[in-house]
Amino acid sequence: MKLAVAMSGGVDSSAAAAILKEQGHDLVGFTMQLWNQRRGISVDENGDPLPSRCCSLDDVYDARRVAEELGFPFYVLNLEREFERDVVQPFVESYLNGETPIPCVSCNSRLKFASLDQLARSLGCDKVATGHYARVEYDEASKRYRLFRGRNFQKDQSYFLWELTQDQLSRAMFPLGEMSKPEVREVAREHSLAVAEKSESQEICFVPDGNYAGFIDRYLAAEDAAERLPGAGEIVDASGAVIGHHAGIHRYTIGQRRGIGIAGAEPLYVVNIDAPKNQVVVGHQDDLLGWEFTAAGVNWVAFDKPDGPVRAEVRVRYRHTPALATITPLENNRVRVNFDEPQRAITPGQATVFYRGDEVGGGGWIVKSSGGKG
RNA sequence: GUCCCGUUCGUCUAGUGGCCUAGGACACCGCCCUUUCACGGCGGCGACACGGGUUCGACUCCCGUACGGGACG
Repeated sequence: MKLAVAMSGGVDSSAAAAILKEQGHDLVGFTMQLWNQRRGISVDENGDPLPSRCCSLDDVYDARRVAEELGFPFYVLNLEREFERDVVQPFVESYLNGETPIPCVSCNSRLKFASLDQLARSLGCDKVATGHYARVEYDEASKRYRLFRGRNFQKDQSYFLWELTQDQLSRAMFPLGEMSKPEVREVAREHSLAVAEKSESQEICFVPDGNYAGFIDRYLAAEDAAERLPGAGEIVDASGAVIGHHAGIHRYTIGQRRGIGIAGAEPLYVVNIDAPKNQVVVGHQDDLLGWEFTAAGVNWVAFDKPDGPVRAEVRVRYRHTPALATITPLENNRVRVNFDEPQRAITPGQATVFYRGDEVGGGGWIVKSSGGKG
């Protein structure tokens, strides 16, 4: 089979390529150029470009080198325009609205398995392979492509793939789905890949230093929209009493503890972010528990939209332990999720994924939550 | 402007002569964890208001100096 391999220059996608090569597939490697660091947005305090994960010259170099080592053609795809439109802008808007975005989901559904796949198609590739720890299989009985968690639950990345459609899943291949991280690294070593000992990626790829607030500052400035930057505001408690001040709501997410700067008998956590009032509401651990929330933009993976409520294990964040809940379909691709037991820090902007065992039933975007048992 | 009380890490405090090279919580910083943001785990920074005494020995006792509460002025 002729396959496109999305290569980040990291260990995982490199090992995935090695495995597919070993299986005898005809490969074409692609690295997506997603963000131009020379725009002066992803820079350090000296204005120098930060070392990045996805788009740095070093990583492109590594990916190219692996392709050479394994012996298959390699291309760099410039998807900066698409990435900014489909990932970066929504990311910034989300923060301005007091939400907490997770850009990796749409990077998969709108870049890797969309723009990249489109080009791969034009080059005659049958599928697109990535280094995700997840599994996909075609089920004859239901005539559907089913998505599963990676066999190794510790590294499972199915959470980031819930938005893939049946068509996209039909073109997806995850060679690492059955493997553990040590096994993957061992594969890289066996093939003497230069990236075998490379460290794990971290942070948002276009904000490599983790200072996403600084990124937003610079992005808005570069867009000539500095006036949209969230300004200083009040930190209030549940009663509305002002107990401190913050330097912009985009610096906070629900459930966050560090960075509030208020000393007390017990640690304080961000309980809510009120964008219209420019306020950060804080409280104690118990105040973070929520029984339910609404999700929008729901994508059902395991089956078509159900007629009535379904039971599933639901995640509200990556690495959140799935919790039993009842999911009730609503109008406009929305659902209501009611947990059996309250969950911590359900946060608008984050993704929710529904599991049935190790299978992904579907997912959506969290749009609002409430603490009451409604 | 007479007489009382109080003054410990950034914050809230433990401490009643040797167990204090001053303990804790929260905050802050760092590391780990992690293809989001967080949570979490581990570690770190950090104080006896000041000056004299008394004691073998003072954060702890005494005396003053500097700032905070009490119906003569």
